[in-house]
Amino acid sequence: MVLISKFPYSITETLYSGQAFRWKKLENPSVNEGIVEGTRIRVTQDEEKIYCEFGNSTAFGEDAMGKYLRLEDDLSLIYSEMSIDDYFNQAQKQYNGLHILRQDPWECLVTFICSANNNIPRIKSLVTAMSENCGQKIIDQFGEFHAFPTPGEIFQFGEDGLRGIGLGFRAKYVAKAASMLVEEETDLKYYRSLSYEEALEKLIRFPGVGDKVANCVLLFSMDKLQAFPVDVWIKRVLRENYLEGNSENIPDNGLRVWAQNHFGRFAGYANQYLFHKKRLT
DNA sequence: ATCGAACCTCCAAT
DNA sequence: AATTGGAGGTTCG
Repeated sequence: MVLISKFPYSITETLYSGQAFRWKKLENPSVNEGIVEGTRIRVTQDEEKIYCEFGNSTAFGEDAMGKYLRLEDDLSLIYSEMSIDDYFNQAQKQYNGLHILRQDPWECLVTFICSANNNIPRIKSLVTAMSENCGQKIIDQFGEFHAFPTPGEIFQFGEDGLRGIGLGFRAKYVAKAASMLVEEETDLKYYRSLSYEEALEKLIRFPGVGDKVANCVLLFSMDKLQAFPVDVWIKRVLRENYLEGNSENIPDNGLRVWAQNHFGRFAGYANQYLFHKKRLT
């Protein structure tokens, strides 16, 4: 299946920019394989087109893929609202075509709870372990794989199960989040229809979710492009390039609000570029 | 309200 | 070879 982006799009920068954790390069490194919404997908890209091959035919098809990739985001417009400084301009040129993804909110929540005090390879291995231990096993034309587990499946697997596969102190948080959703019979996708502030407030209620993780979930899965996760890397960028001397004593959510005012309604896009640049330097 | 320490686990660097 | 420090944060005191 072929997708055409009207705007610059870089599949590689997007899939490996630290927002999604179930993508990998195959032996032929131009092929990227990932699992999205229980479907295995292989993606390649040339100058003008994005090629997708699905492991099996499900509800997840062309339309869903376009949404996942956020093909509709007009990067030229987004850049133009922010490219008022040298540092962002540099990042933008370096990673031209990097998009925010629209992921599943539940998977996104769990993976970013797992990101606390962790590094990317370990987050990936935890996501894989959770899937293989309690996610649904699926067979497709390429073989077998495991979908990311539902809240019910995680709930059933339990805190001890999660601890057993290496979640550590995060096991309690993930288990509790799952039980809350099962208990309340809520689908996190519903948060997409809320305002940024409302959804933020609701997300913070989950254990293991503070301002940073909540903003990641809002940005990468809930269509809130003004969300601005403040982590150690972004703090460094802001201090080194955007803020005056004594910014040390500004709390994280203070920095977040400052950045949202500074970068505007697409602040989350600025965040992703600045983060990516800082992380790879 | 604000601030530092503690938290599971895995590894890379002593 | 054993030990320490740190990793995209949050919670608890």
